[in-house]
Order: sequence, then structure tokens, then C-alpha cells
Amino acid sequence: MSTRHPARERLVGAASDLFYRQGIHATGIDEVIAHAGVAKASLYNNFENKDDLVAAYLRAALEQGRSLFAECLGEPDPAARLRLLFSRLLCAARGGNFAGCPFANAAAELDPDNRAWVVVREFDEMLAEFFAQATATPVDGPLVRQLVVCYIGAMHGAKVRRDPQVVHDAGELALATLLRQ
Amino acid sequence: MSTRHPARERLVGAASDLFYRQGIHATGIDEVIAHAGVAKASLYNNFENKDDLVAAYLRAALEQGRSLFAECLGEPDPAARLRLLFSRLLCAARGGNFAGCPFANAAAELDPDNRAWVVVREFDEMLAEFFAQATATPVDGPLVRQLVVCYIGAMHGAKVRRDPQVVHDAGELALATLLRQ
DNA sequence: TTAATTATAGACTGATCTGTCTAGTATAGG
DNA sequence: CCTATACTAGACAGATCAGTCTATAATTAA
Repeated sequence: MSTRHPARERLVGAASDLFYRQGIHATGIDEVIAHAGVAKASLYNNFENKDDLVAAYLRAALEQGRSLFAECLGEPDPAARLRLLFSRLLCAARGGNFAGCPFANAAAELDPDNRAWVVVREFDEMLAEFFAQATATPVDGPLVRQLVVCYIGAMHGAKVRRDPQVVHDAGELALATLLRQ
Repeated sequence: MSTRHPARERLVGAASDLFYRQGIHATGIDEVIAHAGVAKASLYNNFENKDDLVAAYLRAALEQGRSLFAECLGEPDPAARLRLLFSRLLCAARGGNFAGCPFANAAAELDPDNRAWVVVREFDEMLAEFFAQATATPVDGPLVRQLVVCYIGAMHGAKVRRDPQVVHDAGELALATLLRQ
């Protein structure tokens, strides 16, 4: 079984593109399988239903975030970690495919009892955990919550306004908050 | 014509409830008219289509925000204005019907060429204008953008996490940012 | 080679959604 | 009273959606 699940991987890839850019409700199953070059039965052999595919899409985004955070934690001091995080966000916001935070978008259009919501909360916890480790402060402290506010606000601001200057200012705000501590 | 448009008003009211709590795509026309106690033809006599009703819903929310901002601007100094704004947000976040920022939610599930997006951008401009007037700083300055980040991040944080403590911490962050100027 | 698995294309079902249409009712001004 | 306007109830059309099914082809391992 060399290429055990090429269909599943292509499905998650296509779903990630389309769900992120167009929204989840606005993207139909047929569009996903056409974009993935896969038969409809292959989708339902690999996923229970559409919500399951949505959860897989969010889990893939979660893993991307996890590796980004791990890379940032490789920096020597808290300020450098925050600087790297926000510079990465700035690069993403400059790109043409930026559509905000995939978890915030999913949270906006999925009702809270959806299975995919647990991934949204997982990302929120992961984000707080990252800021706690990055700044060596307790995960339930005010600094962590304020840095989360900076990051989330930066992503939304960069989405609504065309100007990615918001990300830069939010990064400065995060740094000032860290130093004020 | 005493009660010129009771149907229109009830439609906007029902749409505001349902679109805000359940999402726009997740709420059908039939549910809106049932909740409003109105016939379907009355909807299409008062609105061109569903997107037009969505825009009316967002415009109603915009007016609510406008009156809130006006009330906050009645406070004597910048710090008091920010304190009132975030204390109002804290009250809303404590309520059971809180579902985040209606404009952020709409921006998440509507594609950018939708007519309702102009209302989203109007709210963004109104928010920046409010912070500029509240702090007596230029509307395109970094302080205004950072306060917008605080406010938007607070609303999203209060939505995802159950704890409205995020709003409190975001308010403190906004005040510290103001005083650091 | 053979058998099992997994892929494919696409028809099909049943539900749901937006929007239109018909027909009848209430109301208010002249 | 009469007419124009707004309302009501609900059937209906057309499109789209998620999900199932059949039949067939390709792959893989024994």
C-alpha cells in the first residue's frame, strides 16, 4: 500500500481550498470532488458525511498552525517568538488567498453543536498554550488572553480591510503588551 | 397610513434574531416568515431577495452600533469612553444570546462580492471613526487600528470561549494602549 | 491467474431552498 | 360605497443540496 489514501488526501486538499476561500455552506460536495478529481463514492468511503470532511479540513489547518507555533517556539526569547508569529501572519495577509482565520470563519457559519466546533475550541486552546509557552506565563493569565485578542483581531482586521498594516500594528501591540507585563 | 410597514419591521426583527443566532445560510426564508408571522409574498413585496433582507439586517445592526458609539462619545474623556464601550460589550457577552460580531459572522459566510459586504465595510469604517473621535487621534493612525483589534478580538474571544473574562482583559489592553499613546 | 479491494462515472432519491404565482381577505381614503 | 393597496395562505416551479446506489474499471496481493 504505497499510495494508500491519495483520494482522501486530495479530498482534504480540495476541501481546504474551497471551504476556506468560499465558505463551508457555500461549497457543495460536487464542487469538492470535481476540484479533487475524485468520484463521489470515494468521498463517502473516506468520510462519514460532509461534516466529517469539514472536521478533517479544520484538523489539517490545526496541524499547520501547530507546526507554525512549534517553529516560533524555536526562537530564543519571547519577543522574537511573537515577532516571528506576526511576521508570518503578515506574509499570509499579503498573499492573495488570505481569507481570515479558518476557525473563526467556521465558527461563524456552523452551529455550536456541530462536531467541527470541537476543532475550533482545540485551536483556541492551542493558541493559548502557545502564548503561555512563548511568554513563560500561566495559560489562564491575562497576558495570554490579551495576546490571543491581538492575534485574532489581527486576522479579522486583515480580512475586512485590504490593508495588512493592521497586522503590523497588532504585532506592535502584542510586543508592547508583553514588555509591559 | 399609521402602521405603514409592520410587516417589514417584523421581518427585519425576525431576520435579525435568526440570522444572528443561526447564521445566514443556515436560516431559510420560510423560517424567517414563520418567525415574523408574515406571508411569503409580504417578504418579496418589501425586499428584492434574500440578500436584500440580509443587508437590511446588517443595516439595523449598524444603527444599533451607531447609537452605542454615540452614547460612548457622551463620556467626558477617552478612557471613560473606552470603559463604557467594553462594559457594554461585557454585558452583551454575559447574555445568553451573544453570538459574536454580526458583521464578522456575515463576512465569514458571504462572498466578498455580495451586496451585504458593503455594510460590513461600513461598520469597519464606523468603528475606526468612533475610536478616532473617542481618542482624538487621526483615523488612519496606529492607535485606532490597535483599538479596533482589541474590540474585534474581544468579541471573537467571548464567542469561542465561554468565559467573558476575555472582554475584560481586552478592555484593559485597550486602556493601556490608550494611555501609552 | 485470481480474488479482494478501491477506484471510477454518473444516475437517482428525497429533501430543502429561493422565488413566483394565484386567489382570496382586510383595510383605509375619497 | 368603492377602489387601490397591502396583506394572507399556500401551491408551485426550478434549482441545488447531501447522500445512496449500480455497474464498471483499475489496482494489488496471494
